Amino acid sequence: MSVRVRYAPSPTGLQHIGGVRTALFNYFFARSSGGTFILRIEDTDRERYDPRALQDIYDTFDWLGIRWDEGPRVGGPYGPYFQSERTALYQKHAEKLVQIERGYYCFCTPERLEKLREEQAKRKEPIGYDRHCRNLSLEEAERRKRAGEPYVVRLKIPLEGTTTFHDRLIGTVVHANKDINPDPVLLKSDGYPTYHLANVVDDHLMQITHILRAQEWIPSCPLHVLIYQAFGWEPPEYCHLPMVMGSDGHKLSKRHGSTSLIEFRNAGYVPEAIINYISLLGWSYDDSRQLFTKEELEKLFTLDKLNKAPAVFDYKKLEWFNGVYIRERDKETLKKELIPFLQRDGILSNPITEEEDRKLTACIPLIQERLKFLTDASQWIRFLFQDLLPYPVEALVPKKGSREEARKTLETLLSTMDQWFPKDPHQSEEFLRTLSESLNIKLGNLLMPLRVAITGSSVSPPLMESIQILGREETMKRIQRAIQLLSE
RNA sequence: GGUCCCUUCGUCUAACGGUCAGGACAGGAGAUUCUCAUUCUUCAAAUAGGGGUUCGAUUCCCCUAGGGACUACCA
Repeated sequence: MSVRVRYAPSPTGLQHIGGVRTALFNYFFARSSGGTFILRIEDTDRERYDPRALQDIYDTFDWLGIRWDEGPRVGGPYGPYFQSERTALYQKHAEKLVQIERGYYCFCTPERLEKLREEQAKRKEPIGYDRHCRNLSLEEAERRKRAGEPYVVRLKIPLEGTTTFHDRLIGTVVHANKDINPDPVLLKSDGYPTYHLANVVDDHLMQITHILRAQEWIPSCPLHVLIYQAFGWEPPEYCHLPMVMGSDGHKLSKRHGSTSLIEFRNAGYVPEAIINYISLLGWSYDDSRQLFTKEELEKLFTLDKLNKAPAVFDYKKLEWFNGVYIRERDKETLKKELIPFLQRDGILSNPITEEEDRKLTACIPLIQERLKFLTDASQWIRFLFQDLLPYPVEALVPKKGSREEARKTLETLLSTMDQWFPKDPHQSEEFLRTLSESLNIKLGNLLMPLRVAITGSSVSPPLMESIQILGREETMKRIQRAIQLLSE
């Protein structure tokens, strides 16, 4: 039987990096085993439903270049792929459970349940439903139902015995039935199913063969198995993925840094880096390989190499991957990716002018290997597109040097400009090297005042190349301004 | 509290029961370099603790400790 796996997000918030990893593992597993990857939208929580979250799911996977074989936008033989469009199906199955006495109607009000919880908390008892309606006769239940009393359908968890499931990673897990959440709700009073029911019904109907999901689902797994058993269905193979944690060992959350995919995207990460890094969180290929493209992972991914310990998310390593993939970019692609960020920072106009485009093209080779994030570009090249921000005069003065010396250096540079300016960067550099020798100062100390005068910073892209892009006139103006500053 | 899961350098991880416990990121030192970055060389850094099983445990078993998840008419 060929592999069928699904990613089943709930459109209640932005796609979390942990969820994205679950999706990726499902996707790679499907691809590497010649199977089918399905996207199913679990929108049964109408209170928390957010249409923007649905759009975010699409945007996230479009950006990552992940396509699903069945699901929204592409359809498929097991649709609809929105659970909100399948409610009749769940209701039918819930009824069935009641009929075969594996489920029951419950008329307990939220108020009663709330009070129950309070009392249990006061008495320090385990919190849980007291199975108040479990033994209601079917006749009475039907009568109250017909009378219009709101109800839910609950699962009858066996009072004794154990429930066992097998996990590809963890092994065999046994739970005592008495420890399972007492009679969880399957069908809510609004007619929508809870996760447990919808998930099981859909996974069965959609013929899902493997469930790869986060380990936080382990505790509710026996409950799911019980539902399969109640229907007389065979559960799929489970594989609970290790969780993604923050540096403090807790579930990765906002206080650790970016967590939603869109944040990473806005912060200048490239999709290749995210995919590569995330894939190595709880999975490895061999003893040394770090770099993988999406296409390679589609071939190489295997469940056997999964790790079961939770993984701490390391932003530093992700940053390294990001730099690696930015450096690997071809210039034209990188330029296109940079433009929106530069526009956002007000460095380029929108749309970009021809002049700006020409300049930017010249900039790319100068900054490419210096970028850790796409957002870094602005700080590197702002001085080529805009007037200098004010900088402290002291920055013009090399360590252990005086203002006077710095001023003289700049004046010399200005007066010899004809000899070094229009030449190609290497010739310019050669000239300046000779000049520095004749002035008996280090090349660095000759260039430092120039660098600050031109770029407004002691850290910049290569100077000679930058000056060429800046142009003769502006270069002169900036040197003159620096001399003036030093004279004041 | 209860149930379940997890445990190799700071972090991600590798190691048919036999390796000087390997790689990567981060960190230190150096080289290259007009600054920064890149690149290169190099150093430091781990099997949670205790018992077994075995000729031999990172690896198998048990206990302890620590960490985490779950305990909703949310997923």
